[in-house]
Amino acid sequence: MKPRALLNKTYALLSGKFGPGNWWPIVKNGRPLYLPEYLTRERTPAEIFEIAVGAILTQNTSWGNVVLAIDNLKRAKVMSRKGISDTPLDTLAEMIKPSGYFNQKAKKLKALIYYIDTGLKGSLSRLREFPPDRARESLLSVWGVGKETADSILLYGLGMPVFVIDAYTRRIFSRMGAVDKDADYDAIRAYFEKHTGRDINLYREFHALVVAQGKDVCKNKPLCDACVLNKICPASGGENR
DNA sequence: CGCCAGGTTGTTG
DNA sequence: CAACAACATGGC
Repeated sequence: MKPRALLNKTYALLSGKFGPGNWWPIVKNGRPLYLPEYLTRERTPAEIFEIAVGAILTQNTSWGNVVLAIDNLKRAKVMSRKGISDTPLDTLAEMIKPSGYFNQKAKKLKALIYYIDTGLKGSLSRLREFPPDRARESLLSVWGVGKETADSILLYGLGMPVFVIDAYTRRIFSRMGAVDKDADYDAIRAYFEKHTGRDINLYREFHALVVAQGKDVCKNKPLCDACVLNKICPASGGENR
């Protein structure tokens, strides 16, 4: 199957099964909120900040654990540039403990704050003053911010057209025969950006669908019988079945 | 109990 | 430059 047809079909099938994801969630009263308005309005500076914090905390970590950590920060009034800045490293680490790797991630959050203060004059919104590729390279200069984290901030926070790739994307689309199983991050990203329309909300929804599919169906041990892609996926017994 | 989460960095051959 | 180790909690 040609790339454009494969991606279009895959999106349609996953969308039909899972529906809208309305990413990136904001945590309120200990629960993540997924609102349709996130796809139709610009994110506030406070939301962009929370997305950046969440993107760091969720590195190799389940979202449920991240919600616990974010809730701790919010209840302590620490979910802000100043809040994290004013909180001692050890205290911060204690607050984000549920998200795992807490010592390392506390340092990453501090590095993010240092970057916002010294490089962005106090707000991630300043990244809007750069073209996407420049904003990306700026974020990547921060210790603890890698490609997926940077791209999540750009796509979901700032509304820039970068496709987010993660471990699920690689697993699903290598099983589909679309990408090489050890293709590098930017090669997979280029594949998606080249063969889909340059549409922010498509990028957002597509990535959310990939995560849902990866979690529920296309697991380490795939549940091909329950998979809506099984007719077009070689791994389920071949294309056409 | 074992496995695995919406990765990134540092070290080693 | 690729492979591998370190980082760590919580849910199923």
